[in-house]
This record gives sequence, C-alpha cells and structure tokens, in this order.
Amino acid sequence: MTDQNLSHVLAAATTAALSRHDAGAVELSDDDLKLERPRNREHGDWASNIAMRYAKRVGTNPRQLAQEIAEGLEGDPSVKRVEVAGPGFINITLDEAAAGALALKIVEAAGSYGTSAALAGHNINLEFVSANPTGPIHLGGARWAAVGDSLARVLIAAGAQVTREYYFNDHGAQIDRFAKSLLAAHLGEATPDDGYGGAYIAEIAAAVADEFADELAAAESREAQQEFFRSRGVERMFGEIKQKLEDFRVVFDVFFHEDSVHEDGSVALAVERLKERGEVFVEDGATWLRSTDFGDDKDRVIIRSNGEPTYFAGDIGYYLNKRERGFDECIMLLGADHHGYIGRLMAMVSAFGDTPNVNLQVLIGQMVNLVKDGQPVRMSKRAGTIVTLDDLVDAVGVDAARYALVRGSTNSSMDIDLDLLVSRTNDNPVYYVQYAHARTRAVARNAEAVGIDGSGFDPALLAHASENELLGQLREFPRIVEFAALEREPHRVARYLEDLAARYNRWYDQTRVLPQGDGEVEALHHSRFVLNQAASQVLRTGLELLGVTAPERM
RNA sequence: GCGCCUGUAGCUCAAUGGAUAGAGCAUCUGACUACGGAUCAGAAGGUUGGGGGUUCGAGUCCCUCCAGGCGCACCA
Repeated sequence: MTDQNLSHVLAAATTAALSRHDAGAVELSDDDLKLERPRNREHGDWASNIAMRYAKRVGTNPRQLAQEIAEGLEGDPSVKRVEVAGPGFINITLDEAAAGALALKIVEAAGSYGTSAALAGHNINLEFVSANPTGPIHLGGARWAAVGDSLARVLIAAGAQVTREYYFNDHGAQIDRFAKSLLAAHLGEATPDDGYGGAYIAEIAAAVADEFADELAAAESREAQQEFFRSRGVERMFGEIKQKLEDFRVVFDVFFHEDSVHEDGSVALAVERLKERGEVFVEDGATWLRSTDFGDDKDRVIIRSNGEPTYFAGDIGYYLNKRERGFDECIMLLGADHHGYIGRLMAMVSAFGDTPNVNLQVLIGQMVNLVKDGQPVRMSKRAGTIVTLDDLVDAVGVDAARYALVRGSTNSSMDIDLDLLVSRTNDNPVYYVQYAHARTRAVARNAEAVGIDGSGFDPALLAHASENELLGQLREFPRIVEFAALEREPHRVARYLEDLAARYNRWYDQTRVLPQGDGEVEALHHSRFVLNQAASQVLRTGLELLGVTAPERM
C-alpha cells in the first residue's frame, strides 16, 4: 500500500460523498488529496483534512462530510480502521500486514529506497564555496561545503543530474594583497596595511620560496618577486583548499577560473547579446546594464570607463557560459553578506530572457559566528583570527563537523564555540544516529550467528506498537528526501534520522530480534530481523546523503 | 532610510496553514548479571519578541512595532 494508492482510494470515497450533496461540478485537486503523516501516532498512519476544505463548498459541516468519506474508505482491504476526529480530520490506520510488508520492500530495494524521479530530467549546476584562494577555508565556507555537498547528494537522490562547481579568481585586488603579504612575509617585513595576516601567510611564503628557489632567484625586481608569489602562492593555496575539501568528502566536478570567462570570450558574447536585446547603454564612459528594468535598485556598470570589466561582468559571462553548457537550472549558494547581489543577478537573468528563480536560483545561507566563552569573536583574515575548516575537522572530525554544519536551517545563523565543541563532542546528535546504525549491525551479526536470515518473513507479525512506529517512520523516508530536494533543505534529512534512530532504539528496547536464552528461532525473529535490516539500510542511506559515515562498530 | 534573514523550553535548535508546539544538552526520578547503557521509561521546563488582521484552524500568511545579524560600489 503506497500513499499514492491510498490517495486514489480517498479520491474515490470523496467523490462519492460529494456527489451525494448538491455539489455541482466540484473538482478535486491533487493537492487536496495529499495525505499527511499525523504528528501524533494516535491519529493513525495517515490523515486527510479534505472534509474541512470542502464542507463549506457543498453546504455541510466538516465532521458530517468526513463521516461520509470515512464510510467509503472502510471497504478497502488494506485499511484497518478509519476515524473522524477533531474538527473533521479523517484518520486512517493501515492493516498491519500491509504496513509490515514495507520492511521487506526496503531490504530488497537496498540503497535505492528513498530515491525518486521527482527531479528526473533536471540538469543542475550547483555552485558553492567558491572562496578566493587568499586564505584557508573558514567556518562560513565550511558550512557551505557541508550544505552544498549534501544538497547535491539529495538532489541526485531525487533523480536530478548534478554538477558540483567551484568558481574562483586568481587575479584582482584581493589576490594582489595576498601576493604583497606573501612577499612581505618572505622579506621579513611587517604585514602591509591592507594585507593578510595569520601564520599561514608565512608558511606559504616559505614553502613556495623553498620549492621554487631558482624561479625566485631569477626574479630581480620587487614587481617580479611579487608576481612570483602571486602565481605560485595562489597555486599552492588553491591546492591546499582543494585538498582540505576532499578530506571533508566534498569533491567538485568543475573548478572554474574567473579568468576563463574573460579569455574565452564569454563576457564579450554576453555583453553583445545584452546589447542586441537593448538592455545595455553607455554613460560617463562606462557600459551599463539597465537592470532597473527588471526590478534591481539601480543600473549596474559592466564595463568600467577605463575599459576593464567589473566583477559583475564576469558573473554575466559565467551565467551565459553555464547556460551554453546545457544547464537549465543554475543554483548558487551564497553567504548572507552577498544577498545584496541577488537583485542584479536576477535582473541579468531576465535581461537574457530567462526566468529568475528558475534558470538561476540563489540560496542564501546565514553567517557562522565564532563564539568564545559566550562572547562573539570577530573573524578576520587580516587579523589572522579565523577558524578554519581544518581547525574544525581537527577538533571534532569530519563526521561531527559535517553533521553539525548541515543540521540547521540555512536561514538561521549559527554559533560555533570551538572549545565547547571539543569538550562536549558526545553532545552532537550525529553520535546518536551513528550509534543506532552500529546497533543494527551488532544485532544483525548476533542474529546471523544463530541462523536468523529473514526466511519465512511474515509482515503481519510486526504488530507491536513500537514496530508500527518504526515502520511509519521508515515509510516517510522517500518523501523526506524528495521534500529536502525540492525545498533545497538537506537539514531535514538530519532531523529525520534523529527521529528514526529514536524509534529504532525504542523498538530495540521493547522487543527482541533474537530468541531469549536457547529458545527456538521462530518466524517472529526472522520477521523482526528483516525490520532490523530495513532500519539499518535507511540509517545508512540517510547518513550517506549527509556525507557522514555509518559505522559497523563504535 | 531601504532591503534580506532571525527572534520558539535555562542553552543549542526543529516543526510542508493542521489536532496536545517537538528533540538534544542541562536538572530531577527510575530501568538489564539475556541481541551494544553512546540506550530506554518518566518528571519538570512555553503568553512561539509585543500588538492587530486573514480563516474552520496561525510558530507558519498579511500589516505594524521592538530587538539582533547582514547588505545597500565604475570592490570582489
């Protein structure tokens, strides 16, 4: 019994009930037929609010209509019980055998349970992190790395084709400051006023000076030396960033150089296209996009009066480039400090004739704040007070770090107290979920040792209250994954897993998979073993969606 | 001034317009010499920042006020 089937049964019952009233031609929408999972299990396995939505239209009261619909549902063989409750909810409880059959279905589906075709045919470019190589990935970047990668996994599970992409630049004012800082460190000078501090500067300067000593020796002028530190320093810094991200289990498909959109003509082509569409004008010697035509606060310069393209021009060329590469949906994950940028991006999308928030979708994530002893600490690259991805991983490990970063809604800012995180490592709910998984594996090992293998599985035997709860949660998994993908909210998977782990632990506490002592192995044990394997599977699949390991033992 | 985000238990945070607003941590009381106690059962803890509105129903949507964060470049 899937919820789609149940929806059809509900549709038939509702149509029949409505026709008994002077309903005229009332059209039932799919949305109205959607069944809900009641929060309170006493309200059954599924609930519908349809009677409350339609009662007024057909001139009756919700409870009356609900009663009539409920009577129509009672004949269905997979429905065990139907009740009308509260203001007019219809609560449906499924037959145990119908509910229990899910366990075997999950085991057979294995890793594919939870996947769907909700986003089939969607070719998505997902851009995230995209930090410039002027320093290590800091906590903010770490959050987007965890969220972006999990989002990619969730989108893929929903059937989308996803390209993970990282956009970075290796020229421009910030990189110049980076190069100056390296040179100063190499020469033993003080950090330039507008430069970057922090121990990593000295380390990188020393490392590249050592590795490319000949090259450095050949650079006589200060300018040449700075250029040396620019190119080799960026190279090294970027290599390090890439490595740290890989260690964090975040692997990008494409690293895209900002330079290339200028060099391969993407920017020129984009400007030309916008010109043809009449969205560009020249004023004060600069070339502007008339973005106010599409809701932006002001028009934006794309080519400066000195002939140099702006950063925005690069983004315009980059967007066009992505579209030309065949991506119908481009998603960008940006920090809240860039949200003022969305207006012009969406105006640009409109100016190309595309649809804002469809062809380009911008997800804003709120900031990560560093806290020490209850006081906020301002992170500054220049002051060298940043806490890096590396620091975080060193402190708590990849699993705990990823989980903590992906667990919250990106709409909420996040406080991280490194000391607290280290001292209270076990507070992280990730261990609760991982423990539940390890426990499923321990149970499986013990069961297999006494010859339990799930043969003679009888779904009707899974009738304990805690089994009903566990099965109900397992049934939810596909819709959680689908919803997380559609809403771009991977944190929902984490919350779901915590709930699943709790129900598994409760079930474990209240029932037994193995017979007691040297009791006989019965069909009940085989059936419960299948349920154990199903829970194990979903815990593992769910953790994988978050990029967190599912340990056999802890 | 304008825009975006946030305000929920002592703390960190959940909650697709649904029923009695939920977890973890912290506090208190209990539970195996039988599959992992990193667990489970229970208690306590709330005017969902304030005030209006929309409707069968609002933490959720609208208006307004308060508080905090972030942003409003021919920077990136």
